[in-house]
Amino acid sequence: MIKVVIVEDSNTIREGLKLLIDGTEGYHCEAAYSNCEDLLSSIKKLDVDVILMDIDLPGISGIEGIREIKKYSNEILILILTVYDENDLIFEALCAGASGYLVKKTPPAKLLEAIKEAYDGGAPMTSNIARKVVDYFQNNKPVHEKVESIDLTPREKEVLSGLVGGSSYKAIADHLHISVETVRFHFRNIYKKLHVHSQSEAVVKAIKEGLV
Amino acid sequence: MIKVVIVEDSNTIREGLKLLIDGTEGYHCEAAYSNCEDLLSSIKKLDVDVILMDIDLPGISGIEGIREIKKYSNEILILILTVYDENDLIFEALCAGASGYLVKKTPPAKLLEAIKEAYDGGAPMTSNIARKVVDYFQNNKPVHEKVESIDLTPREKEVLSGLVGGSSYKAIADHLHISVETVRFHFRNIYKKLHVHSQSEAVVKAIKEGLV
DNA sequence: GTTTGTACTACACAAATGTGGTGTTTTATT
DNA sequence: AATAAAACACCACATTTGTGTAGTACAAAC
Repeated sequence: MIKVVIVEDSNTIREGLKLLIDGTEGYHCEAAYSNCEDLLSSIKKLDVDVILMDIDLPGISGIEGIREIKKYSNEILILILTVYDENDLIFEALCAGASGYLVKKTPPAKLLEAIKEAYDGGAPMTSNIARKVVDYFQNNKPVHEKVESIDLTPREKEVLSGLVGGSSYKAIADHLHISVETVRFHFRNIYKKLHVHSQSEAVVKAIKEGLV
Repeated sequence: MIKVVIVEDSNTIREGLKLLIDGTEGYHCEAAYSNCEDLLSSIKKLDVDVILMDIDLPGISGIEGIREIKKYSNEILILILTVYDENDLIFEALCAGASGYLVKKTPPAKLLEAIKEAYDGGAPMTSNIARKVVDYFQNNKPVHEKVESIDLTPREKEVLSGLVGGSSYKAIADHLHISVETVRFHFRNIYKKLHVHSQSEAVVKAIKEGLV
């Protein structure tokens, strides 16, 4: 029997998770809180294996919450549950002591599986997040000064520059005398290379990495 | 009778413009070229009042073209016709000697009006572009070191930061515990204040101006 | 001389975005 | 208490974007 505690400010999601966990053989939800403070003030009374925790919380943030929990006990496992994969938080959370990082849209079955994985010593996370973690360590290799290079083709650099220059796909297409479809095609490939999924992310990355 | 010459690489648009001009009382299209080189090599034979010129041209750019034309004659008026308002080019073009700056989606009637305006000594441009020109001069005032301030409310800065952080509207809404609609509302206002019309532009501006 | 990499185009569909409305609730400031 | 500014929310509609799938053309590399 895996003893779970939930910290999540959305009533709907919190109750949903509780129902899911209590309704599943081998799992039990010991408690559910809408914020970290409540959890921390009663943590000594709890017998818990895994804490499912939201990152965006009113009051003490999930990150800070992790630190406090870990201060109290290193045995308790913490799984971060968040809506989207917000870059910086992933590492902060993992550094603070989280054992896994899941997105909220994770289907129920996968979620239960992840709890079990963590309980069994694993570090469940979505492939998307895993990728970021890998990237992170790759980018922090002490030996190589910089990974230097996201390998964009000349054409890809051109369209990306257009975007950073504030142009729409249509404007870029026009500027380069190619069709909008082709611009879309290039961005599809650029997004894959940069591991992003929106213009904003691409622009930020392009600027930060000096790709333009 | 206003004598017009067109330089535009899109056959469709070039022909369309020619038809419009020749089909209107008081206007005549003396010639139409698909690039600057052709225009320049035959400019001495032309009797022209106004040149409608695209900026994005194969070979010699529209900007360079303007300089060459002006070298030959200061009498000839040049109106830039471009698809979208590409920031930097506006100033280059105006500095090079353009008398006006129009977007291609300008309706026919307005376009003819603009040609007349230029002919009569005006500097027709869309309000959008006029705004940028004004901004430009404001930002280059020698006295004030920096205009310092696009006046965003605290909340607006928060949502903008989210965007620069790579979040989608939904993620931002979730993070701030507000609805997506509200995020959209804020961006509407932010866009107005920054004079932009897309995420990319907003991100670039936010970073460049240090708004985040 | 076939494979590979780059550039290009097209069709389709869901989702997100940009923009115009309207209207309510807070929070300051006078 | 009254007004203004900021924040919030919802509707609606046209575009744009993000992504999958599928195929053509050409030049360099094997």
